[in-house]
Amino acid sequence: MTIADVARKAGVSRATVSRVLNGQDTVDPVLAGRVRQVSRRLGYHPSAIAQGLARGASHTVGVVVPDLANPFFPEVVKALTVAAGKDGFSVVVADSDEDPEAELRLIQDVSRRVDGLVLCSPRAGIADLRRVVRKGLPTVCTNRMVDPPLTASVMIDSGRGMQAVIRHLTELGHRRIAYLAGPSSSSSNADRLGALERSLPGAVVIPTGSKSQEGYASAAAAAEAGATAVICFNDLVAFGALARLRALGVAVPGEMSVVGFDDIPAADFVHPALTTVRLPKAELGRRSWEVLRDQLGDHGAGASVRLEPTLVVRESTGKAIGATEDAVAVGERAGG
Amino acid sequence: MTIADVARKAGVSRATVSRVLNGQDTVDPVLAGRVRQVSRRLGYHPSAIAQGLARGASHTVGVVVPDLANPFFPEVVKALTVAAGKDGFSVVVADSDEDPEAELRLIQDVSRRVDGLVLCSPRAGIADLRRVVRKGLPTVCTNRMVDPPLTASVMIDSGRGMQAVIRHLTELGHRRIAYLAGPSSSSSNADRLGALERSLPGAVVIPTGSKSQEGYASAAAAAEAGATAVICFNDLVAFGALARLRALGVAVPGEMSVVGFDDIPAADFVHPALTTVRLPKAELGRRSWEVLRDQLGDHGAGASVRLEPTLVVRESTGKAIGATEDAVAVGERAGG
DNA sequence: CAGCCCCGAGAAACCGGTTTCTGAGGATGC
DNA sequence: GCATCCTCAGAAACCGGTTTCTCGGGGCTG
Repeated sequence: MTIADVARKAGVSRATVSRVLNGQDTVDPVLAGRVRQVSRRLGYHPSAIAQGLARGASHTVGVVVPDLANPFFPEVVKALTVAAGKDGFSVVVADSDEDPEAELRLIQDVSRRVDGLVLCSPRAGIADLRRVVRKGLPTVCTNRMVDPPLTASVMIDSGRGMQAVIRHLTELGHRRIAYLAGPSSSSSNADRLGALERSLPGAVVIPTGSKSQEGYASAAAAAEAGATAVICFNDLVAFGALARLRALGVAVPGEMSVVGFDDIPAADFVHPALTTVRLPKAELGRRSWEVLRDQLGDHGAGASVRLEPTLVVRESTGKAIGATEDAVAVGERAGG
Repeated sequence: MTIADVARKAGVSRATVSRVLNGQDTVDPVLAGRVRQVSRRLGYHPSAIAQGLARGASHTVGVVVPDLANPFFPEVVKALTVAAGKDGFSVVVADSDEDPEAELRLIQDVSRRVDGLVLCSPRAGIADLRRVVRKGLPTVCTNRMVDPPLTASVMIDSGRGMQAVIRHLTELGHRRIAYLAGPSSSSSNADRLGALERSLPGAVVIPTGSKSQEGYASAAAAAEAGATAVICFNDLVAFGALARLRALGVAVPGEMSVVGFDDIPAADFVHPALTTVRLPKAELGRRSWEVLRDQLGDHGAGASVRLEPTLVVRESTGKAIGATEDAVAVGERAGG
């Protein structure tokens, strides 16, 4: 079922069929009607592949994520596909499973078949990324700075989020705070770690990861270190920590406060409901598309967008155990 | 940067470049070496679009899901992309946002650019699907029966899952059970409803939906109806129900048992940990790919695969309030 | 040494569209 | 009435690859 079949049955040339179906008005209405009728009767749909080749644009963009099973990313991807879909673009999704090597391979592979690329929180090193990102292929990178104009970027200011968390915990009188750190390949993790070490040089850093299981494994170490509050790389890790603390008989927030990052939907339903830093996931996806689309059009360098997170206080944080009213009051003054 | 550039610089024909890069051994090693070197130096990567057109296969498959924000689907999609990726296929993802109309449009659109299609729990009516699914395009449909050979299918036997839940609750002495029903467009919901009505004609059915918010809204009605156990369409709905019950001061599982479907990762971390029916999500994705790939090869009709769910008992279910030991004993005998 | 076969590489056709180029025919102007 | 312009549709080139076809040359056989 090709354009040639339609042309033959309608008794016109392929060029005419193409013109009619692309809405050009330079065709005799009689012929146009015949073409439309024949093409409908035959159930003809032009091949996007062939159109892509002829037009030099596939109307497809790629997005590479570290882990679709982490609820953060599907929300970003969803917003992105919906926004792109409205502009007539399809999205191919690739999951690197947190593996930097695989990520590089996927980027190269996907690059061959798309008009543009979104790298979501890439795990590969900057040097590798620079080597692999095709010069001339519009690209936006989220949550990791690669020098413009190689890629545009849409960032969430993780450091600010961490500062808000620290202020919140300090106001509650916490003095000994642990951080269950994310993957070392994560740039967001580096940002959070940087902000933590600047604001709170004495914090206990425990290498953990990005999954609940890893949070479960690390939570005990946080308790043993004498921390009264534990900040988790993300909500998934926080869930694991909550489960472990419950298993250990440590009351949250009575004996230990717990904070996450992301604000995935389930954060509001665990018990105690999780205090967390809400990252604007849908906006991240939407803005990424907008920035990419702008590059697609004018082939300019693309903007750098910065999004703000917000602290959502729920039930998993409370006054530090043993904190005096004085200390809390001081904390509150300092925070205000 | 096209194959012609490489050919010119290497002093050979385009055909030879193509042969070398596709690993044909009929080329003089000297020429082959030169071609490889030039193509590497120029950073040449063949256009997948052009290859797709020439070979008549894009090595891309589409997957349409109702809602990527529901953790069930990303897990399926992830397993599918990984499995497909191993066979050199890319996956384009489309999210219909639970809207049957949008779903139909997406199917048509995606169909134009892929070699095969996976419809995940489609929400559109059978008649519409039949109209829109391109005859001859390899297609597999999950969790909804469309007559073969129009599409192959990979199903999870939701009815069996529901039976297991009912047996479990009955053994615990529950006699008055409510079901927070999912979207009426969901075939899984219909299966569960059917099994429920066959096994337990007196059950209270409360139209709800697929999201936590909707579970939150409906849970009160379940309590008011005097149910001692509530079965939720999925875990998200169950989370909402748990939150509402807590807000109402109804103890779970003391006064009310709650069961979900899916076993999303967070189900193990809410409190009380959710008893739920585990659906093999990753296997669903993997098997979907395998069935699709088989069709891609031999253009046969494609198999029908049926997967089994398993009941995972955690903390959100317990003995019915007011259940006598006798009743429980009877239930246990009946269930055994 | 003639005839045959096989090997390997370039020429050309092809995939299914879009777009430029070309030319026939009608309308207009003088 | 003839030259000119304009409109519209078909022919052909093109997108960037792959694959078939073709043909020259070397090695083998008789």
